[in-house]
Formats: sequence, C-alpha cells, structure tokens
Amino acid sequence: MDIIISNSSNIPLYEQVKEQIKNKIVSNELKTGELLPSIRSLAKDLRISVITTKNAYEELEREGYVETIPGKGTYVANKNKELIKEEQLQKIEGLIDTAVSIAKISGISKEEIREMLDILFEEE
Amino acid sequence: MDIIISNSSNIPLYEQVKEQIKNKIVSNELKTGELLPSIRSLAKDLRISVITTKNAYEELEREGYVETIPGKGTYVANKNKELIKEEQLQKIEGLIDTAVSIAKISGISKEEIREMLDILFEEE
DNA sequence: ACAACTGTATATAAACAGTATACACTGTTT
DNA sequence: AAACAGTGTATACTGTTTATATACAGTTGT
Repeated sequence: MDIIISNSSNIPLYEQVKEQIKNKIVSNELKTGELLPSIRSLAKDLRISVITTKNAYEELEREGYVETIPGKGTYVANKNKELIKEEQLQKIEGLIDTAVSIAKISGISKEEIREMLDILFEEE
Repeated sequence: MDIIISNSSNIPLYEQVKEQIKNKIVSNELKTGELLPSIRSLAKDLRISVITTKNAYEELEREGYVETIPGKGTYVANKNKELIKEEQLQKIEGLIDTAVSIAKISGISKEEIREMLDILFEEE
C-alpha cells in the first residue's frame, strides 16, 4: 500500500494515514470487501507504531469506511456511494467558503480565485 | 472588541482569537498604530485565561502583525500591505488546491466548484 | 509614593499523539 | 489437539500541546 507520511507535518500521523486510505476508498482504488494491510505490516512499512495505524483504522471504522474483524483483518465496508460523494461535496464547500471569506476580507476578487481554480484543475 | 469564540470547536482558543484579530488587521478594521485591548480585559470579556490571550498576542507578534511594549500595551504593527495580500493569496491557493484534489478523487467537476464559488461569493 | 493599569514568568492540570509490550482471537499445519 | 504464525486489542508510559491560576515586574497619572 503506497502511503506517504511526513513526520514534520503538523497533521498527526494517524490522520495522514486515515486520509490517504479514505482517498483510496473514495476513488475506488480500494474496492468494497477488499482486505487492507494488517496494522502490523502497515506500521512496519511506514516505520510507525502499531497503535498509530490502529488509531487510523479505528477512525475509518467509526466513519463507516471499513470494518474490522478481530483476528482476521480490516476490510473496506460497503458504504453508500452517494453518501460519500455528498460528504466530499460538503468538504469542498467548506474549503471554498473559507477561501471566499479570506478573499472578501483582503479585497481579492472572484476572478483571481477563478483563475487559480482553472490553473489547479489543469495541472495536477 | 467583538470576537466570538467557541469552546466546542476543535480549533484552539488562542488560535481562534489570533485569527479573528488578524482578520481585523487585514481588513483594516484595526489600523496601524492602533491599541489592542489589554490581554486582561480581553480575557475577561471572553471569559478565558490571561495566558491564553497572551499566547494569541505572542503569535501575532511573531508573525509581525502587532508589537507589544511591556507595561504599555499591544499595538497594530506597520506591516507591509503587499506582503499581507501575498500571504492571503497563498492561503486561498492552498484551500483551492485541496478542494481540487478532493474533487478529482471523487469525480466532481470543475463546474460544480465554480457554481459553489459563484453562490458563496454573492451570499456572504 | 501610590494606585491602577499594562505585560511577564512560573508552576500545574488535562487532553492529545505516539510508543512498546504483553494479551487474545483466527486459521493453518502438523 | 497442539503448535504456530498471522490477525486485532488493552494497558501503561512518555512527551507535547492547550489552558489555567497566581505571583511578579514595568508604566503612567495622581
């Protein structure tokens, strides 16, 4: 499982792991029913503690993205695809909303943001 | 000074205070040389500790937004306006960038984001 | 000098992030 | 059935971050 974590980031390790796995589920790179790497092997890969990977998996389970069976492993859950898209839309709306707030405060125009959007959408 | 803080937010108190004061400086609601409320009076207003308001002011000073003189008070610093705008632009670019990343992962189109941008820009 | 205001320093408590290690469950191999 | 090698779980500990109370020190006007 290719996950890249940064120790110098201000984002907690378990959250970096959580987000990247969530992304793989949302993008369908990880499909429903698929077995995730064990917390141990993932921890060894990333050179972090077993407990940290466990925390990541626990949060994913709390949010309904995975299901874990003691002694067996952790599997991608059958989460409603429409619900997932709705969550992503809301996340984006939140980001755009703060961006707009900042723009208004500092007198930045809508066109400047539009340009950023155009450029960033092509680039990646 | 009207600042609204939420105890239930996941954002630390000192950071909520810091951001809102920074916004007032960026929007020129607080002008260069102006005296901020004392850490004590602000703490009393917001019903938080003196140390917490002090932490907020310290960070603002570290970022060059204010200057504080022991025994006298804390004043809005004469920070380069162009530099401030540059910082705000970068902050917005970061937000749009993550929004675009999420959109690409979950198959959300540029048009959907554009619509959000239009709506949010009119609303507020 | 004193009173009333400023910011500062020290010590403490609680929550959070990350860890190591010992424990318990599941499945396979013998 | 016993042994083993894999899975997740629970406990206990360390260091950092967030927030606090309280005692200290500088500035100003009377």
